[in-house]
Amino acid sequence: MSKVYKALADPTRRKVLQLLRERDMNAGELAEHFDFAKPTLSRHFAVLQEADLIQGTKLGNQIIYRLNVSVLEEALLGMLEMFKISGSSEQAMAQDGNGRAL
Amino acid sequence: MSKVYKALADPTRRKVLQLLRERDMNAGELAEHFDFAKPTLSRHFAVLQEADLIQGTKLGNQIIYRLNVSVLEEALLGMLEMFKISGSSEQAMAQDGNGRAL
DNA sequence: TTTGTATTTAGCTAAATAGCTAAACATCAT
DNA sequence: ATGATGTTTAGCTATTTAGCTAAATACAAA
Repeated sequence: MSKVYKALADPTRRKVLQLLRERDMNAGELAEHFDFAKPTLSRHFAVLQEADLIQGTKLGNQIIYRLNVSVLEEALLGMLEMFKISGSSEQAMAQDGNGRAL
Repeated sequence: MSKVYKALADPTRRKVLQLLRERDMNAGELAEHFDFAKPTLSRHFAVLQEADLIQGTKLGNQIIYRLNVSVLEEALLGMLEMFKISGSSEQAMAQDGNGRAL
């Protein structure tokens, strides 16, 4: 699961996720949004796939990448949980005098 | 701001944040929770400080570390925003047929 | 002022990372 | 079969990172 955090630590990969949030795209389309060489981006896609954040499907000539929304969601909400920050729960967050959740 | 993501990518540093969520601690106390050499941890504290996630205050002999709750909160909620995942907003998330937020 | 305690800085090594180019692979079109 | 297109793999380099030990710094206590 730590792979997810590592994957999210890179700005290029975060941008890839943002792009895929809007619609599925193939590697080439994604690459158009960056100034890096194709193999560099290919590696980024692989990292995201290893973290299960995206999923690639071969379609003829190309590979369509799709965002794995649930995994991303769970990762981020899990992070909120980990630090006991409100976010996922409806009830107002109880706090002590130092701004810490109880 | 990307320093925050990098800082969060390391499991040791995440554990430090979790420990500090409960109470302020000095470097030595924190170090007791890990098997690494002191200088290694000192470096981790520095990374967290550079990301403004924690703040160290010299108190006589020692340095008391304190979690910067607001920065951590904003970082995580900002991440949810970035990917347009519910979390911070009250209204239920609208979704299309593919599980994507609209 | 000397000794002890807490922490960091300096300097090293090994491993991981992000970038590149060139080459390979797979599929489509001719 | 040949060539064109889309994508990855192989292999390289430079940078960053996490770990270590030893030494330096800062303060407290005696």
